[in-house]
Amino acid sequence: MKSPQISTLIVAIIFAAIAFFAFKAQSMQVEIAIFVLVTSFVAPLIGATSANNDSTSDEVKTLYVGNLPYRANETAIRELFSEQGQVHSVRLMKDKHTGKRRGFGFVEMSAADSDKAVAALNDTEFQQRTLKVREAKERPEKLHEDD
DNA sequence: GTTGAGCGTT
Repeated sequence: MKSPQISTLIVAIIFAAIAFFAFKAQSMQVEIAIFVLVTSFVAPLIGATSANNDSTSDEVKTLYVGNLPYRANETAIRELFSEQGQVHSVRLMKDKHTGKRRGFGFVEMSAADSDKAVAALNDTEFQQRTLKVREAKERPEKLHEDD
């Protein structure tokens, strides 16, 4: 994982070796072609999954947002918290049966930005309602699907 | 269509 390029190179060499015997080494150009094709196709795949260190590698903390107005949308909450930092995701909890909003949700932000967001948005007015922004509790562990 | 303390689903 630390060396996706080397992994790609190894895979390419293996494919080149297979191509070498498959084509009985009659054509070096074929072998080179396989090598180039493999490196061209595999490199982006590994790079897309491994080299994900762009700007999302920060610590993400989940914020509990309560006392939300029922008419509030996730977009408005996202934009509100986006003013304090990078918002990863916003999830307004809804009733499973009726599907109507329950008036609270969770916002995932970077750790530093989330702390600033809590201090900046807690007990503040949002659409004529006083928001309650707190650090969310840990989620319950994965429920055993079959047991 | 309603209500008002709270901590949750792929």
